[in-house]
Amino acid sequence: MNGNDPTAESSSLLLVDDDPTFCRVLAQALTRRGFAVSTTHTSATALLAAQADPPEYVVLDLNLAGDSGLMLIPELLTVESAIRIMVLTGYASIATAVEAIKLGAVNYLPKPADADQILAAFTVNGGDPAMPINARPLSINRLEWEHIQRVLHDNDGNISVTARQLNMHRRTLQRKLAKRPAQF
Amino acid sequence: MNGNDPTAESSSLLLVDDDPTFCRVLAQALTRRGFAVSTTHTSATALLAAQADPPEYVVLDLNLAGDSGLMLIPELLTVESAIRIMVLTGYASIATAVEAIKLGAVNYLPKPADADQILAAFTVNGGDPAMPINARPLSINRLEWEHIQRVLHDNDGNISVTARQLNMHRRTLQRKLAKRPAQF
DNA sequence: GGGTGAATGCGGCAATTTGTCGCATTTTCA
DNA sequence: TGAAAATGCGACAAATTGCCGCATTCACCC
Repeated sequence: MNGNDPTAESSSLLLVDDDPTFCRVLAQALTRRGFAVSTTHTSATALLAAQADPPEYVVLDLNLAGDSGLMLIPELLTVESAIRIMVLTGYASIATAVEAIKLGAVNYLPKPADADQILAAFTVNGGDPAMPINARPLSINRLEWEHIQRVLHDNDGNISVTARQLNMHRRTLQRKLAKRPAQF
Repeated sequence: MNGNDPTAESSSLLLVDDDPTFCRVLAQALTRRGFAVSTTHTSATALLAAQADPPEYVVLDLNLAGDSGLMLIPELLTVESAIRIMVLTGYASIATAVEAIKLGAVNYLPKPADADQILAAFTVNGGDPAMPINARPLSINRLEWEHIQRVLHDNDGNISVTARQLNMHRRTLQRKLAKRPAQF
């Protein structure tokens, strides 16, 4: 359970990320912390890798917003229900976080997240009693982002319909979506 | 099976919220949609009410409750595991959303959310019997306005503090407030 | 296959909004 | 009463949004 223990056998960890650079950097960091890391860049190959040799942990990066990546979670768990899956995304929102957990992920982190944060998020136990509520309200931008994500999801990712429902210009929605991952 | 059908038996719904005003408004809206709504304002009374007569649904607002609010989820589920619990909060975060789902909530919504959104959030993912599903999402502007009003109220009308919390310029907040002579 | 309507991505430009600074009051509180 | 904070507001620059248009792409149906 602890990758830092040099006497322990390495825990196997499958890293799924379509960005080769980020993938390599993170893989290196995780390897240095004692994990046996393998990487894939697509959902399909990730599933194949898991079927061939089920890992203990999976770090699943959803670079592309949408549920296509999320659906990999139940598929992996079908292969081996003991896999502990961690979702990592640049397009983090409460709605997709809820989705991911319902589908069986053990945690969900917004990017950027470093290796230490990822490992820490693996060790949180369900039912942690001391969970301090963030005493600060969401910023206007954050709230807007959450709302957009939720409505967009309800409309199956249809930008035009979402813009109409939100009473905003389609062009504006496009721009907001494009700009978000860049913004912290 | 449909909350709009007056001949159908009403679904029971327990609303837990420490803000009497918000509680009353939401209770009314849910009643109008065909639910048998009861309300409590504390975790303790909520648990007692559930023990006395387990509802089908719970809407749990943890605006001020802190961690004890989240822990009400497993306590309710211990009483009756079939209760469908929905968490609603003005201080939403991904971390608490993840926690709430792990503890057994069926969904998690940031405030402001109207009755339609809350009901829609109950229906996702879980083979729930039909509910009124006309949910038209709030426009960005209305969402923003309600959020501002809530935070402003929490800060006793202090514009400077509110602007800082909302991560927006005080001048901008002033202008937004000035532009709504009559909300209602 | 061809036709049709909707959705998408994006450049450009005007209109609107927001960020920023400054300053004179007013309010709060010790 | 004195200091710190909050407020209201003008002015101007910076950023965002609304609103075109257009070329593809996609889904669906005849």
